[in-house]
Amino acid sequence: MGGEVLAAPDEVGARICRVLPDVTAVERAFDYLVPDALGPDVSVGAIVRVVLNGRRVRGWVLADDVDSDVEVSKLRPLLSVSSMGPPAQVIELCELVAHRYCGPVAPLLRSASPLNNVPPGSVRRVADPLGVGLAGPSGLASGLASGLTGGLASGLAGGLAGAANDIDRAADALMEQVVDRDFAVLRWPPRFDRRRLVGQLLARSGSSIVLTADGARAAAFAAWLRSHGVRVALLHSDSSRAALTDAWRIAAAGSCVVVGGRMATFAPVPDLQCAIVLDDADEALQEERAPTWHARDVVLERAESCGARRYVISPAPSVAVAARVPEVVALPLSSEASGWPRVEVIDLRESDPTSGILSDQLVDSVRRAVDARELAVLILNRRGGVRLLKCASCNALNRWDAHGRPLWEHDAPADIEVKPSFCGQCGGTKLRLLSAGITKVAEQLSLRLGGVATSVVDAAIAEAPDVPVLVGTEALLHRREVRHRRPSLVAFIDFDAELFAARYGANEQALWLVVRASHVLSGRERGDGRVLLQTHDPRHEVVVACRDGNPGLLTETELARRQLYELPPFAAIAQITGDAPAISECALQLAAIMVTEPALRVDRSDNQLLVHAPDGVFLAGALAIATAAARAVGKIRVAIDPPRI
DNA sequence: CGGACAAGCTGA
DNA sequence: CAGCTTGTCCGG
Repeated sequence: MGGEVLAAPDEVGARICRVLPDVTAVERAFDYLVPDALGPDVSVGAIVRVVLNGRRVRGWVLADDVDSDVEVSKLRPLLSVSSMGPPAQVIELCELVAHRYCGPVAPLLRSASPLNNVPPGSVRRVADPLGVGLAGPSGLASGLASGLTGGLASGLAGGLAGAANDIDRAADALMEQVVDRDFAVLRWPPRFDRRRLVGQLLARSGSSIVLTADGARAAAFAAWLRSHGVRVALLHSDSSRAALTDAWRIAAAGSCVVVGGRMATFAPVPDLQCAIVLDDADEALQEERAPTWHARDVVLERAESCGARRYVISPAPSVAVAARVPEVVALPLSSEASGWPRVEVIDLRESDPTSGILSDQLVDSVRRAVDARELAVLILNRRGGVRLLKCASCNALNRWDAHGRPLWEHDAPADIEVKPSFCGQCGGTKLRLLSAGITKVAEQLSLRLGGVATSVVDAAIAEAPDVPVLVGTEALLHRREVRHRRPSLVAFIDFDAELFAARYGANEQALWLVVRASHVLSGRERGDGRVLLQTHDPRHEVVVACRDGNPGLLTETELARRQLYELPPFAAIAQITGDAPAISECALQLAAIMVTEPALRVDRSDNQLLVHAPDGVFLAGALAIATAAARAVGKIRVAIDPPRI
């Protein structure tokens, strides 16, 4: 502040930068002197070492050439520049996201930074090899074919040049509808190869980010692009540190395609021209820890702010994203339907009440799959209060309720919170958690199939055994072994549990389960694999949408419902949990804000606040004030738009 | 987070 | 009152 005029001669020109230490609970930036020797390496985003309160810590340069409130004589110099970090635009993005989701910046900066140090100046901007690869102004297909030169020529050009079949032609038709738009949402059925569609929408010069929560599919898509000579940075948390660091360097050099999960959002590409979000309804795109940012929203915002094109491609785009466009671009209905798996609906109201949770029809289908030596996968999500603990030594099942009360000790006090730690039968201390539902299903099924090997797979089991029938939660659909074996049948035992789950996104997530199932099914044609839904409500719109391969049915009604009940995306919701004093303080602060801002609504239930606001920006503003005061009193955690409320 | 320092408790 | 634990504050 006026430093140029008042500063003593020796202070003139002292370069000061602002550093956020990578230390949990220090959510403040501090000013440091930039020594001349480090000058060339210091820029916004650089990862530096500094002395903080006597300790040497890592930190990010958040701002350079700042005027400090602190006397220059009290400032300490940077010790060193240890690595390149996120570029300035990404730093800015991280700060915006931290504010919007009301959480610390450091976790975001961490996922935006290379895992191993990348020496400053060691990444050279790439001129434009990918740009050549995917180049060609607007006449895409021809541009792709003719624009390719050098080592890239054979690859993507040959693969993408001419439409070889119906699916290719469908992809091209869809692509042509959106190629001139800077933002479009496309519905593309789950059993149609979408690589061509995605490939054609990638930027023809500069970099693209392709976001997908599914690690296996991300790796496969990356491999496909590489095989066509495209520079690819695979930024997925499944990869090793070294691989992630390499990918980071490739991204930082620009002119590439970044493929990955949440962390791809903050890829250090300096020349973003296109962002494509695949399967945006996948819950894994939202971070569970604070700040609970949603990668789809953040990457779209990033792309928009730098003028890059934005596409969302999914078999069933979320209503959150559908609400943002005038129309969701899709194939003609019959064509779209042919890209969905065969979905058989079993009406449980008509099934024999004595046959329990497994209808005769389902058992028959499983038997047929087993007879044909194909894998059948049965999905039952564990929900509800009672769980089972299976003793590792005697196999006895120990029950306990939602309060952790062992059910074999009926006189135990009701408020006991400790899980039973030993077996009620043999006293063994190794207890494995099982879902009551899954175990029962496996037992019943094995019995009714006349002893066919049926295996329960849960998180405790490292690798699913090679048996004809697997029973487990939806996590089974993500397992490598299961995908590798390509089941011909995926059955949802209790689809009603998904349809009527206590969360506002239940419809969307139930539909998404069927999409996931179709991703693991064998074959490529509609008739090849089958999905079975057992339900008491066969007319439910989600069931109908799945059966008819017409997810568009759901979008309009779901949008109307969300609007009516003021749910996201028509409102922003924050769930605030924490200790009692902090929650009370937060409630007080919010009440004060509500006096002038009646659009804010707060519901309190014991140690939780639910804050409703018309939009995310508004909510963030209110929360910034309220949580600052609350954090002075105690600990709180804020979740923005939590899936369960 | 982790060090510094202050206030509170204990034992001889 | 030394010697220890526990709590609060703060960092450039």
